[in-house]
Amino acid sequence: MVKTSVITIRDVAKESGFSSTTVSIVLNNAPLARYIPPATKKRIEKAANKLGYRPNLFARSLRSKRSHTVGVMVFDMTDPYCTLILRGIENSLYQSSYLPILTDVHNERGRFERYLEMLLDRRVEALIVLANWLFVDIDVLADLEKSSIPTMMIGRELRTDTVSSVIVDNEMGARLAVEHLYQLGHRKIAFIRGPKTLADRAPRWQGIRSFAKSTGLELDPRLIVDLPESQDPISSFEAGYKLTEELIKRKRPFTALMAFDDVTAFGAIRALAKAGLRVPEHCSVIGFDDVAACSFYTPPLTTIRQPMEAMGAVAANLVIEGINGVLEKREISAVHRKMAPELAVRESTRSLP
Amino acid sequence: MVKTSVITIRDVAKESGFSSTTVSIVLNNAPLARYIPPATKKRIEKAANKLGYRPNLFARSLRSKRSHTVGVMVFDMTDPYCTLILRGIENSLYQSSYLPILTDVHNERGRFERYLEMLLDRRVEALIVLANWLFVDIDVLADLEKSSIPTMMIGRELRTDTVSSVIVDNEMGARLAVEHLYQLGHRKIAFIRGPKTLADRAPRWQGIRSFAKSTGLELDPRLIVDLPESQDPISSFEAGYKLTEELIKRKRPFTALMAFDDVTAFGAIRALAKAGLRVPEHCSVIGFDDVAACSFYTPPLTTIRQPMEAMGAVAANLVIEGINGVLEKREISAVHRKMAPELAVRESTRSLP
DNA sequence: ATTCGTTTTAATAAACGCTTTCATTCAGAA
DNA sequence: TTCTGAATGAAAGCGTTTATTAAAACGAAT
Repeated sequence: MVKTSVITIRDVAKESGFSSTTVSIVLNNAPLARYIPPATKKRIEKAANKLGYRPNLFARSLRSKRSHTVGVMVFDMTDPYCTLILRGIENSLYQSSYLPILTDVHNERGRFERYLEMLLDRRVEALIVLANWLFVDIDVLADLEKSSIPTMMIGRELRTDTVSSVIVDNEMGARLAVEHLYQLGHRKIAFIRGPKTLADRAPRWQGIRSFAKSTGLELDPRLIVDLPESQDPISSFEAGYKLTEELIKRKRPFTALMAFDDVTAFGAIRALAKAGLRVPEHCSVIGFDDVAACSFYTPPLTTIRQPMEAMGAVAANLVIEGINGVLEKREISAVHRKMAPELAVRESTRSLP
Repeated sequence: MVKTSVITIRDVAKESGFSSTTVSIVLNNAPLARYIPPATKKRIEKAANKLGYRPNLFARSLRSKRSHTVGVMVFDMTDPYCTLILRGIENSLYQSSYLPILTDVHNERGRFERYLEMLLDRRVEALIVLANWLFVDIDVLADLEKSSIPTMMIGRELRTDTVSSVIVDNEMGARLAVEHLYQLGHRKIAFIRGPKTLADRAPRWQGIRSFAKSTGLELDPRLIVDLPESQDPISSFEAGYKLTEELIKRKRPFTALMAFDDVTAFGAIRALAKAGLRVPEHCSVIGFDDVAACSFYTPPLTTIRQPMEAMGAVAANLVIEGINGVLEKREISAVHRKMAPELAVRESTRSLP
């Protein structure tokens, strides 16, 4: 009479002739396992294999208070900026046998709160928040700080010692971009800056200004425009298009344009094309981020590459380290990592004749 | 003396003056709750709120054998085709308070198996597999069939009665595409078909052939090329580029080109541009899928839109229905849904002069 | 040979926090 | 007096992990 139901540790105990205590110790390779003679281990393992034993994770978690799960919150999944970061996170978690629970906040505060609650209820052992295109909302941070598990924010610079962060070095990135244009001989450069509410805007502009100051490059206010606030990142395409049209209308000639991000740059290119201006023949364009579409755009977009996959990986690894720290009762403080971007030269920029 | 540790159901019981049985019944609104007078309910709820009681889901799951979790497996997360589908899935799950565990198989068999095991160990209540760009691997299906939970495959036509499926009507989509080109007056149309190993290829080609037959459109074999097999979807850009170069080299004139998917179309446009051919002035190009980049491409790409978000939503809803079916011990058989694509006309196609 | 401390080896039993079966009480109806 | 239904509680698990305990085994010391 074969017991048809699911195999428990007791079945393995019975089959192997040991108690469930011993089985547990052996199968988990717990500290006490060093007292268990190899012969016993063999027998237990064989029994477990024979029966196809799979521990019930609910029971395990209930007892051990661990979920082996990490909560991942994305503010807008449709942002092309997300995918590679998610891949980086996923890959690192996989190495350590953690599983991600993915939530998409849709940029809605209510959703954020509900999801945060759900994740904490499930005892995720850490939290990774992908704060792309996040309209400033200081409460979010406050909510996160309450949660007493290792928490990581990607894409938002923080000063707290409770929540860690990984960001790209925006200032450096922006400097690389202008520098590239400058070295190609461009002096009349138009800028589409980010929306005022977006945290990335300030450091990027700072990078541009400091470069301009150090080289004497003139920043003509009539060639500077700002993206409007908006909920979703895709809309920056439209905005880039409109703003570029406006720049053209102003009749202040420019030979290069630096956009706040790639999608904005795509909008700009469209507007330029509409106005009969070819890229890069009549105007060079540079973006920021290096989303996947850049390399297959026509022309391929020169841009500043954020090391997105690496950022995701670093975030996940730091958070795992945090988990281990908590387990070993080490006092862990937040880490703030700023990662270097790099210039990806493609065909949307060229030197002045 | 405040008990500082975590609040359990017993604490609520004590606080409210009832037993944990009653508390459980009330808080879960179990069937027996109809015998509990409103006054009692009030008191229990008040106590729970006061203490900030959050049920321990491990314990709950252990007892009730439910995880309120759905496993989502993506074969390649970096495929731009994924994002909207994921959003659709996420949104439907959210409505029903399920949480997705996302795994990215990286198109590797080993990873697939490992992840499947991990998900089943966690007792996900259903499985959604996003089989985008999946090189044919019949075993995958076999593995899935073993898993006795509602399982859904998106993007792969199936005939089994154990695994459900949601796909776009590829034949119809392809027909819409040629029809569009045909109506614009194109007769010399080049085709880049999908790789032989990809399931979508056959029905799409079938759609083209049946349209051709019904209208007398000639399909010139010298204008037909095939994408090579490849592991990752992004590489079809390169392939589209190369194949289009080759088509041009053959000197068989064509006025329109239909690509297997959008990314291939982007490659084709690049090749045409390189050869001095403007799109759509010299050659119309149409894609398939309608990934996000289409609308901000220059020119915006005319394509066949897969209702991706809807497909994700349908998949999730069907799977939830499956879960409910299992709970109610109804006999549930697999569902196969074929969804209608639609033509998205943009600027990469135009009528012959 | 006996005692005594250690070290191995293993089992008993107590949680973990919940759901749920079963039992019980108390009114009022039959 | 028995029965029915409303209202609640006691206690049994769910399948693990983990003290705690216990029995051997082994030397060394008495």
